[in-house]
Amino acid sequence: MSVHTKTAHNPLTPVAQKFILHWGEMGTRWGINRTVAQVHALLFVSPRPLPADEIAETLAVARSNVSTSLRELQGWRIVRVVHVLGDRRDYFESTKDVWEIFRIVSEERKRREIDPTLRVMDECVQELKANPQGDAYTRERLTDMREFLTAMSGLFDEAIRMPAGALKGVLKLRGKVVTMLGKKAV
Amino acid sequence: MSVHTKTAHNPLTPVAQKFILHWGEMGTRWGINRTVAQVHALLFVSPRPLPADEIAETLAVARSNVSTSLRELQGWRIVRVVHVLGDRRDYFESTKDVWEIFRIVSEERKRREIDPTLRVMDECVQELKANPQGDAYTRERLTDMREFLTAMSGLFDEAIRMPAGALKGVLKLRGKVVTMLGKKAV
DNA sequence: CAGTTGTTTTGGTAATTTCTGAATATAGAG
DNA sequence: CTCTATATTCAGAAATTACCAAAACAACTG
Repeated sequence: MSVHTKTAHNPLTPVAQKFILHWGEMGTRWGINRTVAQVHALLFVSPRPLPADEIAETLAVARSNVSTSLRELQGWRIVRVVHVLGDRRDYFESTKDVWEIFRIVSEERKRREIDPTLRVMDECVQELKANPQGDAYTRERLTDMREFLTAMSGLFDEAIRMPAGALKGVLKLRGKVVTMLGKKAV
Repeated sequence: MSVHTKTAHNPLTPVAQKFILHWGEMGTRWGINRTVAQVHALLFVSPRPLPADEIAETLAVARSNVSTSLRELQGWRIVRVVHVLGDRRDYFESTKDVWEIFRIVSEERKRREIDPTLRVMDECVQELKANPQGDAYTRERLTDMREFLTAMSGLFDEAIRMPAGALKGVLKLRGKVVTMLGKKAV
């Protein structure tokens, strides 16, 4: 056995590579940094936690870049640090339950993006109410938009509060359920 | 009246400006070009269709930039061309129903991003099935992910097929409904 | 047809974002 | 306390994306 092989060198299988690359591209389309998405993808398919330097080597990116990406992923609460006996390094593992990942990321994006937008919409509508200088039409549109965002926001809150198992159930039930709801709703 | 004022010079109200700027920022966070989002926001709150040059002037961006943005918005089917009698220019108007906008954009993003991802996931799982070279774990994770995306995809399809009115109803019903569904589903 | 008006394309520039390598900080081991 | 392994920060390089102005193109008008 080699003496100092801390970094275990698992060169990606072709399939893992395919997934990780695609996931990275997908990230960029949704406003998520490519490396961040790749690191997440790697941890997601990895059967064991990985240390940062192994991630850097596997993905062929700078160590510092991995550090930043891991920090971001921890901020989203879908990656966390674990430790291995006899190793001082931090190891990282991803949440493995896809429904849970979805739930958490949705919550986080709502908090970071939808909620502030809602606040701006509120301010806009308030200001238009205060001095209605002829732009009744704009006010109407912004009110609509605020109502919409409020509804979406509420829906998210509900979904977020559900345990992941229930969310999974709801989504798998769809088919009849959504149709039925649709009919009821009209 | 001035003789040659084709471009009517409606300098934005402070509120409209606030909304448009915020909408632009929001766009960038979701992988949408800032100008594209701004043009959309402007058309959304405008009580009448606007010609490209007026948009360019109002937003203080290059005419060509507006042209490109309008093209993209038309590709998303939330902006279309209309004509005004006695004016050769194209005028543009946005879909005004927020629920409809959401429905259409969701559909389009699903088609462009979720569906191709689903295809990749399928390929990955197939390839892993074909030669199971020890990465049973990865296969498990990717199968999970595929299942998840399939469920989401199906849900979207359902939602997309609903008339906007029904979608609106469903989302406003939430509260009790989602909770109830949650209980049923567990 | 020649002149106008409006749209699209193109090539280059500017701005932003991402990424790196070096420097710095932190913490355990001896 | 010093030495070493590890982690983070940061300034600038590299890459990407957005943007503009000008040119080419297209369509209408008189």
